[in-house]
Amino acid sequence: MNALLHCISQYHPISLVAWEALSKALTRVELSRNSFLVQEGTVCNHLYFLEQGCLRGYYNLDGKEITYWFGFENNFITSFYSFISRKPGVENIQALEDSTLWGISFEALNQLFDLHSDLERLVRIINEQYYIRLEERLMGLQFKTARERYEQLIETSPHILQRISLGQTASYLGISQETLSRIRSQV
Amino acid sequence: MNALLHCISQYHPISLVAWEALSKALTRVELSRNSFLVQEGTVCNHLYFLEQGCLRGYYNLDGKEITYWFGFENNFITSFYSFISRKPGVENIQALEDSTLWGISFEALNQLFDLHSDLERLVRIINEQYYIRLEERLMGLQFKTARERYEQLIETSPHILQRISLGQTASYLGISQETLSRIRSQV
DNA sequence: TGCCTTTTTTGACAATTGTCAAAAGAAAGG
DNA sequence: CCTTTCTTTTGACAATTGTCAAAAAAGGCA
Repeated sequence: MNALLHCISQYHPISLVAWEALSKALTRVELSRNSFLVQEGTVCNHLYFLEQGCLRGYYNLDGKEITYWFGFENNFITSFYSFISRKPGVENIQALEDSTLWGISFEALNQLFDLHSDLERLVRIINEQYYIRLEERLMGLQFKTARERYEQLIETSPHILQRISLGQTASYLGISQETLSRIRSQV
Repeated sequence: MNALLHCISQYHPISLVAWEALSKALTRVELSRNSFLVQEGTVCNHLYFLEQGCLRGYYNLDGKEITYWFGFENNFITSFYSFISRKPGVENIQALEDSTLWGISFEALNQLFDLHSDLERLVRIINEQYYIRLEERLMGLQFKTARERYEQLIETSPHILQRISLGQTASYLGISQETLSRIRSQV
């Protein structure tokens, strides 16, 4: 759990009591490669911190799996739509490598918010940072060609290229696998 | 300010004292058509609530203006990246109609957070809802054709089609104006 | 009304990208 | 080591979309 504490403190330091209460509410989750953390059609009741490993979020569209994010070490993971709205989501979250996570339930988290306002502040701040990231992602998709998206990925997220298969990277970029393969061979 | 109070209460009701403190911190802003609320290269120091009117956020890419969101009545508006990170942003926010907003400064808002934790909770919840919206937007861009994007816009945001010009709508969808014009004539 | 400006439409063409199918290559497991 | 499975590459072709240029339509204003 040290990784989590360290990660938290980079966003917003919390009091010792808040940390103790939080760590008591956490459950360790081990996930083996290819198994699922969340499946579509269910309500995702937990927020996770990914300590070790790598995950992807995807949904099905016309029979195709569209990967729309990857999670790596020190990322917070959940099916945000489902976790926040308390409704079944369309999203699947799958481990791409054997992974270790820490999870907290929606109820436990909200109880902690009532007791420790610094924890709620922490989460607000993390939310804001994740919002900004998503916005940048959107800007990178909206009006760029396949090649520009790939070059941008090299700059901003080279770790994806190292750890993720070509097909899933292509899906993440919103282009076909064949096109990405061709672009890669031409650079 | 009734519109703001009503809007807030749909996300998370706040105490009367919190509302009184908040309303004291608000400044009314009138913006005439085509004028700017935020310009690129500056730090956006305020969060706004749009009471009346219509705005767009855009950035410049290779000499083109890329519109990436529209704001309408009862939306919260700011240059999120800049407001949150306290750094100059690339974003311009421009009024598309004469508009009325209520603004609060970053400092004032954070002081209120310290005094009224229910206000911070409100903002956390609003952030979460805006995050979900953005995620849906991303999913709609990532792997859809121009026609699918347009049809999706008809379903989810028909008000955009009524109030926004074709060229700006096309930009928002990430397609050229000519293509959107052709799609529209073929449906 | 008439003029000017802005927005939208249309045409022709080129460039980009997707799709389908098959081959080549790499990884996993007995 | 060989077999099986999964991933990546390549080719051919079609469909989609962008770009440039010009015309048409709509809107604003004196």
